[in-house]
Amino acid sequence: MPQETDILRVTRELLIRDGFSKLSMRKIANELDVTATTLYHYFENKDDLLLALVEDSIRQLADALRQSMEQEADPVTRLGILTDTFWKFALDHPQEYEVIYMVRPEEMPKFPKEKFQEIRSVYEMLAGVIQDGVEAGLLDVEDPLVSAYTLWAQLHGVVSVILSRRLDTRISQSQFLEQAKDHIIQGFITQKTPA
Amino acid sequence: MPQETDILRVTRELLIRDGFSKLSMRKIANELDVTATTLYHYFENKDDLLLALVEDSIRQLADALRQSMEQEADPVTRLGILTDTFWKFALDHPQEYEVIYMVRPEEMPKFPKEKFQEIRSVYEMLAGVIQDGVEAGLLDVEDPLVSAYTLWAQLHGVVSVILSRRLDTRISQSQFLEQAKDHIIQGFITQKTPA
DNA sequence: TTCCGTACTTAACACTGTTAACCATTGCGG
DNA sequence: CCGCAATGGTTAACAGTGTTAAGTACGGAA
Repeated sequence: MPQETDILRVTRELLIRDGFSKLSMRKIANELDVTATTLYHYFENKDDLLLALVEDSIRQLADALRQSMEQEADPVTRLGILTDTFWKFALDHPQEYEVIYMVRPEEMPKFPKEKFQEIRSVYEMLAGVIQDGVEAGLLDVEDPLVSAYTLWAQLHGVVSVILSRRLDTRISQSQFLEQAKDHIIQGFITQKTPA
Repeated sequence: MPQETDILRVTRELLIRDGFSKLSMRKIANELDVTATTLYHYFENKDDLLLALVEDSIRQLADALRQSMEQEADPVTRLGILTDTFWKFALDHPQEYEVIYMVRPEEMPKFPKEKFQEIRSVYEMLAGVIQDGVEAGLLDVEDPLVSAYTLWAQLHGVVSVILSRRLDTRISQSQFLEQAKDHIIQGFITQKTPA
């Protein structure tokens, strides 16, 4: 008698072991010594199951980011910590991260808005850090929430290039990450020459 | 009697019209009034066909970027032009752009290295612009080629967030793009206070 | 004319997601 | 204790997928 959590766990294992394109309802069921039909008593369809997994991954990433914010630090340092945490999570759990962006746009309308609450709260946390930096005169941004989104996009872009194996073999991953972090954070820092 | 180019054209049309998950060899063949088996005389398998499409998309994006560099301008302005061109291409031809990152990592080893020549030359063009900026004292980067990759990653990240519909409904796309452009370019500009 | 490649087809294999219909066990109200 | 409904699973099937082995029809060269 499998639970929803068992199904999700096995699905994630198979995803990590064999990759997305090899994943099938029958294989998940097999792993649980159960018929594929049984899975449909727990999830409406395959998309529904995958979206539950996306949710779970988002929650994990959100937890990691929130936890990294527990220590005290100035806003600029905090941006560095957030960046490191984000990338560490993505690269340590590639399949769990990828699952977040796995769902193709065409299937997105099905995704219920309220499930985005979790990720939205993370954006607001980022915006808070940026806002702090602005008030301290360290950062220069127009709208902290918008900047939180651009920050996330920039962080995701870097991860995406690595995970999709687009990084030139002449370039070391660590150098790439270091330099990207410098550029990204630099982009938020006040440019004005102190009077 | 279809040509390779006909197959690619129809595939792209179907991709744009019905999306990736609905694409099948039989449907492509149908559109050409031909059997699915026929396609296998032109391409080894479905992946092979899709990779040919990726190549084609990359070439188009590369052409657009190269063309945008024909006009004279200072390096910082050029970065802005490149950014605009990149985003315009991606958002005007979403399926053509998406196809570039559509291929899942697990299938990447199959991708022949020499096919990356095209995209590698684009990276070198970006690096050239950055190098010019460094020599003019406008930009501050450690290694221009690495920075070219971080630039691309960030540009892609922004596109990716929009195309995967992850942008908050409270935020306008144009404001997001403007602010992202500011941050990204700012990240490359010399920070040192002029003496 | 015969032969050879080219372009294409038919038929099939082993899969996929999904559903309708059905069985067995459990716990609960009367 | 009996019947009944819910729970958790099953079998069998449908329609669709990528892919391949084998075969056909045709056009041009020896």
